[in-house]
Amino acid sequence: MKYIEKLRKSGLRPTKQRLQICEVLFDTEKTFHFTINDLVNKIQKQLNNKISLATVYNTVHAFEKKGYLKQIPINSNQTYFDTNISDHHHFYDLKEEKLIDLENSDVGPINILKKIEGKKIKSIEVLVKLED
Amino acid sequence: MKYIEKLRKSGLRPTKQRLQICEVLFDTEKTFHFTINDLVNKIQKQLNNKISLATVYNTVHAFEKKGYLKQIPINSNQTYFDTNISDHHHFYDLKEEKLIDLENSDVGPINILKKIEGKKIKSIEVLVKLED
DNA sequence: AATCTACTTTATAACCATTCTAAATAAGTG
DNA sequence: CACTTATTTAGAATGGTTATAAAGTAGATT
Repeated sequence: MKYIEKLRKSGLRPTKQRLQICEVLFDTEKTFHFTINDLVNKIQKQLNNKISLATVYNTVHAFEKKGYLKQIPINSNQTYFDTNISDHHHFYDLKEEKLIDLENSDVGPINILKKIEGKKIKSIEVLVKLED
Repeated sequence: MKYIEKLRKSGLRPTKQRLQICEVLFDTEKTFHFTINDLVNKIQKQLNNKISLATVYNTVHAFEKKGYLKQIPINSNQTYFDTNISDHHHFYDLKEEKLIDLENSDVGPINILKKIEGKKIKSIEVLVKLED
C-alpha cells in the first residue's frame, strides 16, 4: 500500500482506519471538498464499513496538521476540508451552498501592501461569494 | 435618537434593546470585530444592563441581513462579525487569534478571471493568515 | 386613550457539530 | 511473546447557536 510509507514518514502509524480514510480521500482522480459528515457517509458507502466518528475527526485533524488536507475558511455550521492542498482559492455559491475551486492562475497575483511588525504571512485565501 | 430613523427605514422597530445595541456597535470612533459573546459582555459593561442572549442573536442577524454588519469568513468555533461594512479584508493572527483590518487599498486590485455561468460575484474576501 | 394586531423579547429547551474520556485494541520494538 | 505506547471506540460532555412559546411592546385604528 502506497499510503503506509506516507503515514510512517509523518509519524502516524498506518492503521487500518487511517489507510481506509486515505483511500477515500486520496484515491480519486479529482480533489474534492467535504465536511466530516460527508466523509463518514462516503466511508460507509465506498468501503461498506463503519469507522467511529471520533476516529474520523482525529484522522482528519491529524492529516490537516501534517498538511495532507486544508481547512477552508468559510462561515458555516460545519467545517469544510479540501483534498486540494495546492495554493488556491474558492468560489462559494450561496444559493447551492457549494464550493468551487478557483486556481491561483484564475486570480491575479495578490500583493499585500500592509505589513505587521514581527509577523509573516502564512497563507492568503480568497473567498468569492456568488449569487444568481 | 439617530438610530430610530435608521431602524425604521429598514423595517425594524426601534425597540429599546435594538437602540442600545446600536449604541454599543455604532457609537464608536473605530469599527471593531466581535463575537456574540464579546457583544453580550460589552453590553453589560457599557450599559450596565442585561439583554437576553436570544435578543442579541436576533438583533445581530437582523442587522447583518440589513447590511449594518458583516460576517467574517474564518474558521472558528464562534462567528465573528465586523462593524466595518466597507469593502475590505482581514489579517488573522494565528497566535493571538486576533483579526486585523486590511483595507482594500492595502491589497492590490483582485481580478477574478474565471467565470461561472449564470452567477455573479457578490463579494470577494481575502483572509491573510499571520504567523510569527 | 383604549383596543387591536403584528412584531419583539425573553428564559429555557433543543439542537448538533465537535471534543473529551476512559477503557479496549492494535502497532511497533526488543 | 511480552511490553510499551499509540490508536480506536462508544458514549458522555461541551458549547455555540437556534427553536419555542409565553409575556411584553410598538404602532395603527378607532
